[in-house]
This record gives sequence, C-alpha cells and structure tokens, in this order.
Amino acid sequence: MRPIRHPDKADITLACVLYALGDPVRLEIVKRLAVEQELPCAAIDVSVAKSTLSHHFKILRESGVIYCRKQGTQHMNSLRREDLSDRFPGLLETILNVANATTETLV
Amino acid sequence: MRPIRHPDKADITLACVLYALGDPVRLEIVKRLAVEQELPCAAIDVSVAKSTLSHHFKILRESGVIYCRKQGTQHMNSLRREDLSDRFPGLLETILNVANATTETLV
DNA sequence: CAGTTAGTTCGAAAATATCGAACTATTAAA
DNA sequence: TTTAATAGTTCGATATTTTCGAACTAACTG
Repeated sequence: MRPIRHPDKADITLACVLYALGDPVRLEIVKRLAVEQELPCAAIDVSVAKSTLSHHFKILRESGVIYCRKQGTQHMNSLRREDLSDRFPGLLETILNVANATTETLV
Repeated sequence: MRPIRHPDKADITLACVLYALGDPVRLEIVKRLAVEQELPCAAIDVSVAKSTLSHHFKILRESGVIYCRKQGTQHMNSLRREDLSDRFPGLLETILNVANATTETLV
C-alpha cells in the first residue's frame, strides 16, 4: 500500500470540497464523522460495494475534507475541521447544520 | 424548445445543490449571478463550448440553484436566493462568502 | 422572407463511477 | 511459523456522465 496522500491546507479548493460533499454517500460519511470523531471505513453502513466505498473515501481525502491514518489493519478517518475552517470559515459548520436539519433520504 | 423545468423548493436536496456548485465553471456562474442579479447564458465568459455551458446551466437549474426565464431569444438566469435560504439557511451566503474571500483560479 | 443571435439537442469521444475479483498489509489463531 | 481472518486498495470491465462540434429551433431584425 502506498503512503496516504493528503493535500496541504493551502491547496484545498472550494470547488473540490463542494464536489466531494456533493454525493449522497460522501455526505453521509461526513455527517457520521461529524458525530463520531474518528471512524474506520467499514463503520459506514451504505449500500455500495467495498471498492466503491474505498473510492469515496479517497475523494474525501484528496479534496481535503478528511484525514486518514493507519492503525493496524484499519484506516481511521476524521474530519479536517480546523484546516477547513481556517481555509473556508463557516463552510463545514453550515453544511453540517443544514444537513442535519434536513431529513433527506440519503443513500 | 421544451418548457423550462425547475424543481419545487421542497424538492431541492443538499447533495444536488453541493454537486451543482462543485464544478469550477458552475461556481463561477453562481459567483457572477450573486453580483449581477440576472444574466443571459452568453454573459458568462468561460472557456467551454456553448453546448457545455448550456449543460452547466441545466445542472444549476435542475438542482434548484438558479431560476431561468425566457426573454426573447435570451434565457435570463438568477439565483433562487430566497428558496435556497428557506430550505438551507445560510448555505448559499456562506459559500458565496468563502468563494469571494478565496482567490482560486477557477476555470 | 432571409439573416442573425441565443440557446438547445444530438451523436461521438473522453473521463469518471461502479462493481466484483484479485491483491496487500496487518493481526490472530493453530 | 504457517494459516486464516480482517480491512482496505487496486485492477479490469461495464455503465454513466461530461465535453465537444455540428445541426437544430425559436425569436428578433432588416
């Protein structure tokens, strides 16, 4: 397995973040991470193939939305809250806010 | 030309809105509309084919981000500010805020 | 009516997403 | 110390989406 790539805070772009969040599966992942602090990929119970879920985590990671560290056989994921609110103040907070206020059938 | 379809306010979903905004061209369109109130498609000067630009406007329209009315040969586009802030309070405002604060090379 | 402008639709090519199968890395068990 | 189990990635094929240019439609203009 290759080293896990993460963009520098300064390289995080708004369009990429919005793109990453603009998918029901990924939005669900982010909502879970907002509550649970840190989770392995398998903790997310959505109806997509394992390889597809892996792809979604990669998109979130490469867009700068989540941070991922290896721990044993697991990959522990967490939101890059601080980096995101430095770069785009209020963005993640507002999105999580409206995401939780809305009862959308996600996934 | 078929009648122009717009989703009802209640049918606007967060994932679709974020998806619509998660593209540099479409984000640029929205930034322009935030300043100019109402614009025909051709007023947006981006380096994509006319048919591609038409597609981007369609995505924005069908996601509920913009409203489009025909006026002669033109299609006048405007942000659905009120509908969006009813449905997702603070979302568009925050996104426009950080979009303008950030000097991203879009398009 | 012919010509112009604004935008859409169509068909093909390119890029992205999804899936299942095969793979890699780490831990646990025999 | 093999052997198996678990977590996740990578690969190859198929499906969906994006992009483009060409052809089209609709409304205005001379």
